[in-house]
Amino acid sequence: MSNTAVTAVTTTATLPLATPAPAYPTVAGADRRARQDIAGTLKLLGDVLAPKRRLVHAGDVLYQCGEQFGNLYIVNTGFFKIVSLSPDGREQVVGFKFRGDWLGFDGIANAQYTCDTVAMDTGEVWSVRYDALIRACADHPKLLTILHQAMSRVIAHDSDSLMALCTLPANARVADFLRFWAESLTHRGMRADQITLRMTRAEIGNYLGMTLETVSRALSTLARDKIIAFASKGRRDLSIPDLQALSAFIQRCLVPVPRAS
Amino acid sequence: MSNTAVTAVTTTATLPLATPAPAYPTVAGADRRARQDIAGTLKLLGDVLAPKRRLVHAGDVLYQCGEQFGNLYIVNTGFFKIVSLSPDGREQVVGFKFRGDWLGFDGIANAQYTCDTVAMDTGEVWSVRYDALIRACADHPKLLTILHQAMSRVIAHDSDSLMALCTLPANARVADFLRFWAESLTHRGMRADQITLRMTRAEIGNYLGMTLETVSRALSTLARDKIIAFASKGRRDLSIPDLQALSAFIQRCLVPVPRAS
DNA sequence: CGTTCGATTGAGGAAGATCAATTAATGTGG
DNA sequence: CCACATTAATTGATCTTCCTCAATCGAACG
Repeated sequence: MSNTAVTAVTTTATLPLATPAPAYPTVAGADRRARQDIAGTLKLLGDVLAPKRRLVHAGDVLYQCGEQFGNLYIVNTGFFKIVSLSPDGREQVVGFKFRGDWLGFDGIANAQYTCDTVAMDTGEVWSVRYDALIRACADHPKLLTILHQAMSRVIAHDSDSLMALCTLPANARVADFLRFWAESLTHRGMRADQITLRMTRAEIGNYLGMTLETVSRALSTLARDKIIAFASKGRRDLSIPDLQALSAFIQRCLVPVPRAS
Repeated sequence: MSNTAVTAVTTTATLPLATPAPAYPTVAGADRRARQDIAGTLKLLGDVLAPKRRLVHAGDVLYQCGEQFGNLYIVNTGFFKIVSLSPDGREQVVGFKFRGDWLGFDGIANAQYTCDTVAMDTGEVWSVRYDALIRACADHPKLLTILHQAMSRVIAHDSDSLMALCTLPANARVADFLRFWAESLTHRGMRADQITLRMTRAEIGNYLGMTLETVSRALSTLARDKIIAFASKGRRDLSIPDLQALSAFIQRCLVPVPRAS
């Protein structure tokens, strides 16, 4: 029920992709986001730019707020959180990133990064000098297309986040977070029915604008309703048997009174 | 009190600008955002691309969600709201745009726009074909820099919005909205002490994740505290005598208990 | 095996939403 | 130009959601 755009329904991107996109199964709740060919993008980047590969471990800081901008990063493996800090000390998780995501766009505007980026797991990022990337784009127009699509995707997703934050109650926001997560995994060709939350309830809550207790309660509710199931040991691993059901749950949150006759 | 970044304090952008930025006065609460030379940007665009100039009136829809992407727009004059629509009918104002702002970035990723853009006033936008712009960038590297800075600025601002939404109470959020507004005007070389809200309380509330009643109450509180003042007739025109006081108000909202001895 | 950190769950309170009434501004037709 | 209709804004009273505070439990780790 909660899928596709309002007017047009063409889901095939018409802009050129690095390589032909493989035929993904059309998942329930699939949105307007296009399939990105991450492997192709990484290959092109690797061939053209010889990016510096950097291994990171949980807790490593890739770059910090205020640091001079120079590199963009592409996540090959691993998992990152982006944290924004206000002058008065407030902390805000503004994103979670993984395979195929770009890091550092925020730094271009003012020649310094405006966020901290922290690894939450062992992984590998590729770093490219921004100026080198731009030079390379002259010879490889596809690179520029990829870059712009990546930036555009961030901008479009930020709008979606704002919508979720402003229009969904807490339970639905957590559900929507999981839904987006699962969809992202699918788009990247990873398993989406079995996911491991690499972040704490506090981090999820911060990102979603609620307390950790509310996140916990929402997850408990979802588990009670059989929308999700926690794996045997630990509550960081969960399975989503049916994405449709997850979307339905979100919709149900929006109509508090089920219109009892 | 609420200014500059955490670590580094260099506010001068090191990336090349279209033309030398004029020396703006350092306003209280000035943030990490760089000065943009809007006049210079518009001149360059006009010279290089001969953009199509389009006159709009209040209510005109510049482009719609789902429409095929092709153009980027730059606001010359006037005022726009960006509205995102969810499949189930929720509506979310995701931004307000004016002179110097770019429109349509969200459309690049998937070759279709993901938002509606609606004029709220008479104005003029310049439209450029995205592919033509990219071609022109080959000869005019400055153009690409300007484009990337504009996209980056959107991304950085989205983070700031998320932070405000998640960490500030309603009153402070409204105050922060006004502060950002005034700052934007200053950066564009316009008067910031006397501003006209071109949108309704409902639109502000939607954008800030609260009801119109809460917006109204927040503005009343700000007026009672002499942080703002409504112009003689109508409650759409207001003046901000002291931006410092506005920032201080936001801070005060964050420390509910003034630590009485 | 105890310590620590993260997660869960419950009880009470507060910020903001909802509902409702009133007032102010804007527009319209006579 | 005025009466009337319409839309936006204000303000108050109540109600709901979610936050805060607190206790308990489970897992991981030294």
